[in-house]
Amino acid sequence: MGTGIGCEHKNLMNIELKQGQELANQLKEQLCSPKRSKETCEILVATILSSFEKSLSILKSSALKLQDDSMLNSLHSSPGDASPRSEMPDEPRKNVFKKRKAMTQWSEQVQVPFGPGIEGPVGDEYSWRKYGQKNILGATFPRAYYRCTYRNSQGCLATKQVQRSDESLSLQVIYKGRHTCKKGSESSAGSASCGNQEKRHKIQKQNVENTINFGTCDKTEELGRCIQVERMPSFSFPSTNHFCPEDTREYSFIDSRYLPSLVNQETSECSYPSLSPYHNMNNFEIGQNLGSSVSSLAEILSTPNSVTNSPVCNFDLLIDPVDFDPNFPLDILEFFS
DNA sequence: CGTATTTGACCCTG
DNA sequence: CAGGGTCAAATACG
Repeated sequence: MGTGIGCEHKNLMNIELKQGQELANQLKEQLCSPKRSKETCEILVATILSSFEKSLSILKSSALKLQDDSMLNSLHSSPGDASPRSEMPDEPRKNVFKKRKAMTQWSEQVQVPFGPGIEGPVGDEYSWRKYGQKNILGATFPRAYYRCTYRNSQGCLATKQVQRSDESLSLQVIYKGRHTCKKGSESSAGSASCGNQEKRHKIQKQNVENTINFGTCDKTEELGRCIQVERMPSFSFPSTNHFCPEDTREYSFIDSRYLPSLVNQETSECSYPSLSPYHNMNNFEIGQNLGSSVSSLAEILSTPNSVTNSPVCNFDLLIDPVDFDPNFPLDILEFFS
């Protein structure tokens, strides 16, 4: 199973690093150019940082994959039985927690667009309902808990956690469990609450507002950080199913970031730009538009919402939703060879 | 009025 | 016992 992983990560690393290198060269040219623009430089810097950040994430996830490969195998061979206790159907809550433990088995790291006006991961066509929020130790921002809107009507057990990163203005989304609900246009069967598009749009809209409030600037102290920023074009990996055969997958969507906005906001409240042209695109479409080559600077600058990052790629990363460890073992650098 | 969100309490895990 | 995940009553919203 793991033989192709290294290759995929290696390719990803190469792409990211080459992109970073090329962008750095472009930045250098900009700096030497008499008609350089500060905005261009800022965008380049942000994009370069993005490449490095993704590279580091790939590195880490690769290492974790290697570390936990044996554990994964054991999980695959003996599904269930995650919680030896609470087998008795005493109380409903016990079953809930049994599921909780069983679900934290898989993760996938994906770049997601996040920012003003974006409802968490773009292309997340599912409807989510917030069921909790917790302050996490050591985290500036609370973590929000969502479950599938159709949990009751269709028994879909998919959940996700959304948390903003303290430093990089990034958004981390962890998906747990796989959707078993019928979504989108095919949702007519058996769903009591998702019959028409209009209603689902309402739900999505509310999810948008909720995510924004949670993630950015519902508190005044955050206003200064969230205004005058603009969503960084990003990409995401399609959440294909072929590498996660179980229902207990956990996806970790890590990192998207903002760029300094080119638009000044006069007001003290978050005034978000309109949804991007690819608001209606799913992740895969975004990725497909990328191609495998590095985006040119001209394209980046001419299309603020264009995707500037890596080509789409499926990789079954096993990564915990934790910050990158600076002491991460670098023997994995053999990937670069 | 139905549905979604908020939020404090509860429960499980390490 | 602390921290994290979930529940469920209260509240908000359309």
